[in-house]
Amino acid sequence: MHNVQLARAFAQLADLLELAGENPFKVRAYRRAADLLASLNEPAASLLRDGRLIQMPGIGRQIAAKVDELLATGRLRALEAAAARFPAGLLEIMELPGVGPKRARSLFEHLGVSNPRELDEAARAHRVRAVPGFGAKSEADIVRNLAVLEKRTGVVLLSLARRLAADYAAHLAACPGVERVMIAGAVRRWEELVGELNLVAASRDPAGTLAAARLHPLVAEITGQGGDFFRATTPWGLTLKVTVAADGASFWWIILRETGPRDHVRRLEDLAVSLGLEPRPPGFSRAGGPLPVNGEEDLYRALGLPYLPPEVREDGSEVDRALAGWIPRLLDRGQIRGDLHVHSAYSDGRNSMGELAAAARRLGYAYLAVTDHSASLKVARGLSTEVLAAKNRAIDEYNAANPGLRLLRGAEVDIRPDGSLDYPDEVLAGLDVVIASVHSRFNLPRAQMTERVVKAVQNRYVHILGHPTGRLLNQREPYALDLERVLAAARDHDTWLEINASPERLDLSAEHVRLAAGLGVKVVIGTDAHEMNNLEYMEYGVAVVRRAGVDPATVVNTWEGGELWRALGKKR
DNA sequence: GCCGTTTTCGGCCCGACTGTTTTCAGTCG
Repeated sequence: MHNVQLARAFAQLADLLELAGENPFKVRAYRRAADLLASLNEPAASLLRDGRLIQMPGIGRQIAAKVDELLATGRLRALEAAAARFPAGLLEIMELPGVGPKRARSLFEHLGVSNPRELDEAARAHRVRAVPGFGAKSEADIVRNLAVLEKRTGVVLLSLARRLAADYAAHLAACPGVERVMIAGAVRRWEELVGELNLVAASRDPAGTLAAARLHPLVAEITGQGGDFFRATTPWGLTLKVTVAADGASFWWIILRETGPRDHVRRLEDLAVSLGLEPRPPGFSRAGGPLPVNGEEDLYRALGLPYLPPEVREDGSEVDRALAGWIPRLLDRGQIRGDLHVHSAYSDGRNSMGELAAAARRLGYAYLAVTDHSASLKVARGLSTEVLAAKNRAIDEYNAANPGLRLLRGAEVDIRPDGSLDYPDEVLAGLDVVIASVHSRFNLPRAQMTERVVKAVQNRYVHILGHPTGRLLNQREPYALDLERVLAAARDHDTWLEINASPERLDLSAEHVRLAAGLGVKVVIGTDAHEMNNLEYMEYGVAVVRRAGVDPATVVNTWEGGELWRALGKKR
């Protein structure tokens, strides 16, 4: 059993116990364990075996024993017992905004609704407003939010999809006859949300491979199949498609097709026909026979195109741009010189600054901005000005003693509803990097929210606008905001916009990055890491920039130290 | 359920917002 599955079991256990009214701290302990398991970068099984798992923060004897039970038996009795008390559909109802464990349970007990569909019926029949604590407003909210919930079923965050795909790829690679495996589809294109895992194998024994490939916990129910593929539902809501290439030469053709998206492939096929080529496996053929194919590059070359990496494949218009001379020069992970948005244990991060710095060194970074929350964000243990001053001194001491990597004195400062910042100017002036972010009052009217954010962008002490639209993928819509006005203000005041690389945000999006770059606004990738493993989110931010197709020089953290210090200092 | 130089029990993230109420419970960040 893989870490994501372990994490899911604990998260479900936490949800169910919450529903049962269990001690909230116990619930949180399980939730923390789920988060930890999901963030491990080695198998929990090996950590458990050599005793390191139980040493991790938040893992005690009980949780370690439950991990052991899951790994040994594939089951968790505590979870089964909790699941027997409440229908699974109640957990989906709890995902509705404004509906938590208490209200979900109340709906179940008063109306007998046990899943979103039944709740929808009850709400439309105005039976919800009769339940104590509910009224006409919440009834209407439920109907509206159920529609949103419906829309997002079957789609998961890219980060989860990548883990599931990697786990499944390992299984597929071990199936009989398999010579190589590649992940295609939306995961390969780094789409923010993924509805289908798409894997391709080259095999000497296609039938044997397809038969064995089904024997995996990810395969719930087969919903379609043909001679060289099957499609299945998974326990995670998204679908799985596995295609097998019977001969090695066709592998790249199938990879291209399965990577998609459909419109891009169609445009390539149309182009081939217009060039007198016939698009068919293993690639493109002319009268004399097929053109040689030893990789995807050859397929593009046959059409007179530069290689178009998966991230830029869209609706086909990129093919025309390439025909007109565009050659994608995309940001590369190796160009990133540092991370400008990280939380330490001073606020709500898990690791000390020393641990974060060591992790940044391992990534080869030249700088790392430690940007803990400001005072008013109590939930995240925001720093008082006194603690911030002490932290700044600790950073100076670190830098004096440790050449090579420079820690930057930073803060992620709350933008108050009136657009003012949560630290006084003299405190902001003492920082190397100031990120300004909205963390409260998300529901301001559009004009007011725009005013608020523009004011922050215009503030002479602000370098970066953090997670500019505030969206949480699959969870929360962006706040009402006139982004074009914000971008114009950013351009006028030389304020940078963040690409928050946390997989649940990816904010700015690729489209917005393109818009920003077009206006001459610089962007910064920040991982918003709350623990050192999350520094790896940088690759998600890089993918956003690649999908936007903008010049790497637009991205501030490709700059070398000296250039960055100068730019940061100019703001004072 | 976890944790510990305020340590083996009793804390654990806390305040604002919302819609429902007539004074507050539940949810959320």
